[in-house]
Amino acid sequence: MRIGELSRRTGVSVPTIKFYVREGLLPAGRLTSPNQAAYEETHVRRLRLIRALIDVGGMSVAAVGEVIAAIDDPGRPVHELLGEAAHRMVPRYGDGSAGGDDEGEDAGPGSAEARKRVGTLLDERGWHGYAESPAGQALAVALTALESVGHGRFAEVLDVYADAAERVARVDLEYVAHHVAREELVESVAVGTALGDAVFAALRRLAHTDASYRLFGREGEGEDEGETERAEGV
Amino acid sequence: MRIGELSRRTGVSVPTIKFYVREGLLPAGRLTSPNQAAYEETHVRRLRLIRALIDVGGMSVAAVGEVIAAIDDPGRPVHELLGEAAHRMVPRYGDGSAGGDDEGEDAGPGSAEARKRVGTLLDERGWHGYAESPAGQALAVALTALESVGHGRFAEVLDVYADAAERVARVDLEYVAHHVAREELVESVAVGTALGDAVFAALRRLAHTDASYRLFGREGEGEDEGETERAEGV
DNA sequence: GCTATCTGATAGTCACACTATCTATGATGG
DNA sequence: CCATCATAGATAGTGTGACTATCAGATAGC
Repeated sequence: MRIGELSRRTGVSVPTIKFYVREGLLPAGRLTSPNQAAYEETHVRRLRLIRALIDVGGMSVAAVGEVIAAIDDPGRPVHELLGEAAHRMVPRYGDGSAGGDDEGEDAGPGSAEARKRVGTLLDERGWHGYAESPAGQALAVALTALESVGHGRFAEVLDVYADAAERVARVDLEYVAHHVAREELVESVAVGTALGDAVFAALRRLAHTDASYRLFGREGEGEDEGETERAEGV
Repeated sequence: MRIGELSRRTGVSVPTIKFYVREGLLPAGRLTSPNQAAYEETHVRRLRLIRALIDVGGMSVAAVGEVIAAIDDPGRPVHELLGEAAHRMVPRYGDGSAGGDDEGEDAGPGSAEARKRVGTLLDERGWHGYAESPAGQALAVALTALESVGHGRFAEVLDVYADAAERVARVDLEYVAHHVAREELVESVAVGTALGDAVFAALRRLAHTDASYRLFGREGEGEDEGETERAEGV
């Protein structure tokens, strides 16, 4: 197909497709003449992947580029590829120490306390991994941010989060193992990591709405209705 | 304290603090003379909240502004406030239908199938909420994206995600109910929603690393069959 | 032949999140 | 009470990211 059809099939504008080609996210079409190129189904698929990662996964074009490079890079052991994919997907975080006067000046991002908590968590759960990995650092940074806004005690419920994460990770991997061909593994992990976050975040909000209704729903009842309706679903 | 100290305490530059004041994220200092203003501990706290939401929660300045408006708005029923806070925090999503030729042109974002799945999920779980809420729509969009990249069967494992989300939401609310004064409720929900996502995402990646090691760790050890030759997505 | 579409390239736009600069003033220490 | 520094408030500028717009020339397909 030509670029116009590719654009129609995916909803991505022609200039944007060209932009992705320039950025290396999408392979160029096969030139059939100096100014005509043919695109295949693989381009449709790749383009959908790109849009999914950007729109739903909230990733930057550059981050998508790195993930795609990993996807296209052959001949690395599966487990390393998976690690790589997960690695690229760790979200943005600031300097984490939030500057200021009350942070120790030791190595690594996040407070010493948070980093220690991450270490013990990994130990206690027997998870194979390092506190210094990107994900571990991201966790330390998040915990540090919680401390800094006065919710250090949140760390107490961390185990529930870890349990939940473990369950989810288990089905993720089972899904991948059962439904996905080996060549598609990395792509699936990338998709699953990015979109899984979005899915879980949405579900968590839905569950919050429900839990908050059960816990606080009756309090405000009499005073102003009509509005509760709206806010609720939200 | 004056602005210089506020800056030092929080690690946020003076111009940036002024910028946040202009944007309405931070109340202005109390003027002690035409060109001097005094800032309090509340400003330190607020500034840390802002940075946490931006750096770790990945929120835009504008989104933080909306959350803060909700925090500062008094006299709404608790349960509505919680809904409101969660509302503002639903992450970005694109048009979701990814354009193209294979989407139904019915109402709402996401495919009809995905929206239906969200509806049945809410029903089955007896969650109080609507599929049309922002979170419900975000979920539908994410599921639609999964479909579009060929992972429609992912919806099969959605219940595990929902279970996990339910557990997490339960402790979230318990934490809030036990540790947080009523005036701080909304702030806590905002923080917990944004940072909780980050915490869970990081934990999920750590759990993935572990699970992937257990599942695939031994494979890549000595072999190289060149099977992974060419990644499929191209 | 005629018109729509295409490639490849350069340049431009727009939003966002800051930064920089400037003026007039006031604070502070010796 | 004077020199030096910090400040408020205002306006303008910067850098990045993600596209868009516009061109020139070259087909494609009727």
